[in-house]
Amino acid sequence: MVVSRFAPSPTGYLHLGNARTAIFSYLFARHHGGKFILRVEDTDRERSTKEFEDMLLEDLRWLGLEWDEFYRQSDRFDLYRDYADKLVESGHAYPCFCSVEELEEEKKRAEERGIPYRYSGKCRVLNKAEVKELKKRGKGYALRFRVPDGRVVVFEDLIKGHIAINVDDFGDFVIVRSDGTPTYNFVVVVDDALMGVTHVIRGEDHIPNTPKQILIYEALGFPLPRFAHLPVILGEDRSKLSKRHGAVSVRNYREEGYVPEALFNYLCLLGWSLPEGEKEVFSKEELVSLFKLEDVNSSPAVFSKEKLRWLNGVYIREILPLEQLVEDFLPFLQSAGYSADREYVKKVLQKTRDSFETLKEGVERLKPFFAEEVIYSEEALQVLESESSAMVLSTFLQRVRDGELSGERVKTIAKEIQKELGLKAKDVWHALRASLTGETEGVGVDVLCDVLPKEKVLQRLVKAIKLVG
RNA sequence: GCCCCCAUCGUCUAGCCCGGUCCAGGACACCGCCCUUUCAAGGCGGAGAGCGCGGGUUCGAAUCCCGCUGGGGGUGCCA
Repeated sequence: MVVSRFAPSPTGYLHLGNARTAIFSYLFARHHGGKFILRVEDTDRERSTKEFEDMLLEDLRWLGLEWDEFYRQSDRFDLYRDYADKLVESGHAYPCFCSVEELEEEKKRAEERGIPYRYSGKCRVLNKAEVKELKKRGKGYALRFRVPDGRVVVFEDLIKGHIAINVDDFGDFVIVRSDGTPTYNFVVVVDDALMGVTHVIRGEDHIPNTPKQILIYEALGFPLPRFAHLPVILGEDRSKLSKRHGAVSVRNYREEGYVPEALFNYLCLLGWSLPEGEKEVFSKEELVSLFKLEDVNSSPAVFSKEKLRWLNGVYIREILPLEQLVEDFLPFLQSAGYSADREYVKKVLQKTRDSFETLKEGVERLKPFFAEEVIYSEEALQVLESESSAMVLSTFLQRVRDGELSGERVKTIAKEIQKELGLKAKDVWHALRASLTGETEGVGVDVLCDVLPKEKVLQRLVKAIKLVG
């Protein structure tokens, strides 16, 4: 069975790049009817927090990712200790008594001489007696993995292809810190092996780590998984997408009014496409059945907020079921300070969903449907003060007073007024819009009248007439 | 510095493995027109890459080979 995983560290909000990695890993597992594991990598006790972990899970759920198993590395420290002991016993790892200061000194010297730094291996040659003595003196120590000399580790990456790295490029690396906590390169192997992960799908920034991990797999006698390294996501300036590019977390986009289905879909478009390359709008179900690692591009992609925005618009106007759109929209309406019952919102959105691209923008545009009072803009006031406006409004008010109010009827009346007063259609509509919305642009007046309660329409007309009369 | 990865319209990409059907297809953004009560949305059309550069191989290369350049990533007792 195929088993893949997503292994984030809870040190911040879910980053778009990580979200995409999670999505690809998820799609891969689902496509093969396999298992998808979520594993929180919090071995760095300094930087990991429970708050970030909670938000991470929430964002992942919001995106629509469900996992079959959940693990937290800080719950598994005892387990890692056992495997670390094994490595020491088999001679694959050894205690290193060098202090952080000493190592920094080593590093600085290497830099000064312009030679690439790698750990000197000072403690590598300590004999048993020396180790015992140092331990007895209570000297703290880390555990380092003994990297064999001159070995070239080769693996076939599912996305990048053939990769060969000479392990001489790095020195013996730490697998257990002097405070007893294990490090990433070590636990990732123990966990992936024990959890039966068959496909390690992650960002390409992990390529340099892969040979280290392969060495550990071998030392522990674990079978190797397949590796698939995804290209990174870039910002407009073609450097790795980061905070300085603006909004880069899933949370940011959620708060700006993007719907999860659109973000999910868009993230997939960054580095993946069908061989035909034409279709771009996919449901999650389609993605599950169509996604193949072999169709993942090996070159990095620049994140385009513009295109995400467009796709979000597609979901809002034509893909999401109306009920769900209402559900998604309600919180935005509320936090903007408006209250309206669900049925009303549903009626509004049914007629206006094709006119905005984010939920936040929708609230802004749909204000006339929800606001208690109309606030006139500078431009709207000008329109109201134009010579025909007062006449248009009072005539309209008279005609509309009795009977049902509907978009159709408003259109008919507008046409009558236009003829009778010898005006252009524009003049009539502009006056109506200014009085009913307080703006010179935005939602259609007929659409507004179709849904807005009649007494509010009348009320707004009266207010405008008073103002100009 | 050293190691690794990448390179098709401004951007996301198709095509590359199996060379000709590609004077390179689609999408976003852009421009124009149409629709129209405004702004959007929508419809139609347009401009935009000769495939990073230089060598090969071949009757023929975006597609195969080599070199270069450029960009990105890594180089932690972070993940």
